[in-house]
Amino acid sequence: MRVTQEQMRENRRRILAAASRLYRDKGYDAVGVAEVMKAAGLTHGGFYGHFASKEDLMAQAIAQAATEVAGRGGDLPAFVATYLSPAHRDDAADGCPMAALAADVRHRPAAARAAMTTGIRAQIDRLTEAVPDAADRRREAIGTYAALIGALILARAVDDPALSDEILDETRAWMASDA
Amino acid sequence: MRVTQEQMRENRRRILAAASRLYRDKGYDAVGVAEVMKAAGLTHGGFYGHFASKEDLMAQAIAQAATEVAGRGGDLPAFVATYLSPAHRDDAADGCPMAALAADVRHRPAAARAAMTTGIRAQIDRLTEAVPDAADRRREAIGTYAALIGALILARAVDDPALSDEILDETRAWMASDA
DNA sequence: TCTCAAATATGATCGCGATCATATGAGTGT
DNA sequence: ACACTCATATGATCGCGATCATATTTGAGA
Repeated sequence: MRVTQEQMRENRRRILAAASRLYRDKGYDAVGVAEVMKAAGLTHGGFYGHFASKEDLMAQAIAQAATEVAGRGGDLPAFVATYLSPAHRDDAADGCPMAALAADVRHRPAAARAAMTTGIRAQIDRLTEAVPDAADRRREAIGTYAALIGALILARAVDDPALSDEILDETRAWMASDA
Repeated sequence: MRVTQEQMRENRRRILAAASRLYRDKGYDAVGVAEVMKAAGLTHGGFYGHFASKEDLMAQAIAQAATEVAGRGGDLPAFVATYLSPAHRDDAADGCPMAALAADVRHRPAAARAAMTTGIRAQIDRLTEAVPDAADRRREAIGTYAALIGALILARAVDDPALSDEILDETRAWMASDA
């Protein structure tokens, strides 16, 4: 059953969006091609009409996710508060793709790492602009970004809710105190 | 071919050590039971005499790795410098198990998460003792730990060596400047 | 309208890896 | 020494998932 060219582009978008969400939620290895296609409302067969391989899909999914999230970050304190919120911790599927996938991309082929690098660089640049300070803005941005991602990953790894909350709250307070 | 009880305990240790290294280096999913056993100098068959499942192995490997690394952290500035060094970034197999596996453990069963939680808690406690400041020592420790892990993960994810070095260096400088 | 090619669906294939079954042979207690 | 148990080795099994082959239907261009 052939579909409109626009429908096909829409399908491709759906696949990417579904993959991006599923990868962030469950991890790259835990998500199969069939599951992604099903989540996109299609069957597994047509996958290779859109992507060369599963790894190709991941690279493009990262690239897209990095672009999507790119909009955030205007007001720095608000961004930090949102980033380190329990809501963000508990909803990885719609959350920061770097926090969810940066550690994993180390084991993926070059294309995925390149997409991740682009996203990280863009986020650092965006944070740099959001930092009020004039001197050492970029340094502040990089340190802040590292602390954000580290805290979110730790808060998600821990199985004790109290400790998890503490990591989020204390990291936020720590960043606010100095600077 | 039966072996000495001590030999068996030694084999078990070898398996755990090999698994810990391999998981940190290549990721949990990328490492099979056979590969672990081979790295330990054994064949795949005897695996289930030592562990109930691959997941059981991971949980115990994390627990052991967390204990091993527990010794580090006496002098805080030195620890930070070592942690954020290119050498640590480039040798994940012998590096911090949290930086390598914390993001992954989110997708693993309860036992693995529990072991990770214990390790994280221990590390936070250790850092708390290493912080000179009297007030807000724990806060400082948590924020520092988050920044360390986040920076290492970012530095490992990026495929541009210059950016990777910059992340390590600037995060270190950032942490030194305030505090 | 009439082809024709393209997009998707259905249904193999194929290898890999976790787990299990059986064999082997050497520690262990008597 | 002897029987016996246990740790390991060898060799299935079994399911899952990436990838590919074929069929089907319908947009798109003439």
